[in-house]
Amino acid sequence: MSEPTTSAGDFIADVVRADIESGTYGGRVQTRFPPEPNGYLHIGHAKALIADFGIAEQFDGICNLRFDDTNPDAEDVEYVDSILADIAWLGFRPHKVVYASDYFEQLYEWAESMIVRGLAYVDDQDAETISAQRGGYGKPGIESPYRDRSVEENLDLFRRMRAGEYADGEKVLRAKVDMQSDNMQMRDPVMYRIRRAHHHRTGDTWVIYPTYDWTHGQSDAIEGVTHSMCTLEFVGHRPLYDWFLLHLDLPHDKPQQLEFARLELNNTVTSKRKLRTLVTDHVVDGWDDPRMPTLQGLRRRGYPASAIRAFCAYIGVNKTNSRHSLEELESFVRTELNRVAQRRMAVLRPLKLVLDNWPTEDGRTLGEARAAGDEAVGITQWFEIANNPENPADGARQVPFTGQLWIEQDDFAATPPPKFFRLSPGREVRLRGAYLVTATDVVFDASGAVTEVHATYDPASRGGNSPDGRKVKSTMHWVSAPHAMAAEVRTYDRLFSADVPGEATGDPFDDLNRDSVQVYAAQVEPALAPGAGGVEPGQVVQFERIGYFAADGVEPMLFHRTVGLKDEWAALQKRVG
RNA sequence: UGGGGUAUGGGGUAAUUGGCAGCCCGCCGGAUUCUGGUUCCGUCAGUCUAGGUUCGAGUCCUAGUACCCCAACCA
Repeated sequence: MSEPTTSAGDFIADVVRADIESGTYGGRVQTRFPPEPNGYLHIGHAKALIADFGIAEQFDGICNLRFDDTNPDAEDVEYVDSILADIAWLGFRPHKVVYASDYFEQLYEWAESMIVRGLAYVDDQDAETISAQRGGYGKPGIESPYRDRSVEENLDLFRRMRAGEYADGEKVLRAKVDMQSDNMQMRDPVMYRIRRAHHHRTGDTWVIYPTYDWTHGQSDAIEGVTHSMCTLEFVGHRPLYDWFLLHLDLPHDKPQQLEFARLELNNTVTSKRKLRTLVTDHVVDGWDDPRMPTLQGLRRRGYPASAIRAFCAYIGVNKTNSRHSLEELESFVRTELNRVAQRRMAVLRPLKLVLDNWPTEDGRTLGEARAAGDEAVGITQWFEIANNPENPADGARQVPFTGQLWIEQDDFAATPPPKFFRLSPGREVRLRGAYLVTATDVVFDASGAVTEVHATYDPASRGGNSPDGRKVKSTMHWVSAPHAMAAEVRTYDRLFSADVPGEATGDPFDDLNRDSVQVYAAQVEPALAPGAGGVEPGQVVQFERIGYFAADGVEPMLFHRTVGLKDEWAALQKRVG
């Protein structure tokens, strides 16, 4: 199900196909994925990954991973490492891993050549002045008084910038384009700024750093990229991308920039700044918190990489700004997990079920033994239960069963509401893979809450079916109380309550859902015990009738709910109110 | 205020480039089921608006409307 490629109809594939047919780039296809190592990759990057690696794959081309590390202030190896790991996890293999900083020297030489051609100049004004002179939408810009310095003076000044003769911010190198342009990007953009900061790769070698605009297209050209995909907010930069490349002697054919729409997800923020705030304000436990839309968060949550890829392939690469709901993503997660996740039984909110007619070792019934004050649980029987009905190859496991069981509180009602199929006094249900049982008695505490349910089992229904073919309306999961293991199970709700966080007030954090984690003291079957036969950290299993859960901690046992199962009963109750 | 981008059911995405508007998610209904899961069947519902060209328009033309992006020494 996980086609890594983009859909056949997408517009980028159309362009690439046309270029191949016309012989542009000699039939070659090369792309690149260019993250800035200043944060963790998130679900939005997965779409770009699909576009970049997918197109290369689809047309037998190559795709480099290029770290766009031109701003030492924000960048760090921590991010480089996480990005590398995330891309590998998603299953993409870069042709080469490169860094924009590898090209600093070449970029510098090209900058000098721009000066020599009279297409760049050193400006002594500060950022504020330059910004003011840029003009506004519909208002022309003002040319810098330093715009017409001689080539010699510019060259001298620029070399002294590199040599570290000026303070941070004292001078910049600007492209001499057009201060009258309707496109603000063309109003003499900055190519180099002076910044004394330690760069995670080049260290303190440089005090001047190239800007994005002066780096990106040139890096593409150096590597031989043919199709350079980016998001829609860069459309305005394309004329500048082309302008720079037009004035340089390139080692390869001129690459072309193609823009597609960013992925937007409801109830989620994806800007690195906002994600960082969630981490620094301790709203979440870290970049890999299971509620985070980061790839690390989604992985920890139990989202399979294949589901993320399938989701991205499904939404397609296009130019239409569109929002997707979490439900859509989740439906891909369910589809994938339904296929691969082994089934286990776990009770999130345990309620004791006692089978009064269950035999004990000494030949009495459990009811008799308990009446006599014994703590008996009765004999143990083992049942073989399929690991995944969707996939017989996964085999079966042995699950212990006794006369004292944990069932889900929601699976019993002393006075059943309409359409309630589960256990209630006098009603018979099936305990999955074991026996048919009928509730006989209910024990309440002082507050009127149910603390224990008594039932009798039908010995003839061993395995779950009665010889007389009686039907029951419900099959319920269970865990043998004496064999059960305690585990912490966490379920998650969306991090933001509004579809578009911040839409109403302008501040996404106003829509923060402060109650996005629920913790359960669950009882789980022994087959979930870590180690031999049990689950490994990172493994995702289905707790039958509840949802998919990713094993995390081993000691104590900890599970994160990846996504719930569809729940028609809950939906029905919601409708009724 | 100038420039650029985008408009197809509730959400998303196709339409052999002018030829029966299809698919996915969702919703609703039904069948199957030892998971109220899965699976299967069915229902609902769409071309931003107004004109025009044409035998025929989602697609072409004209005018409008809505939303998004751009005035960092961020990317």
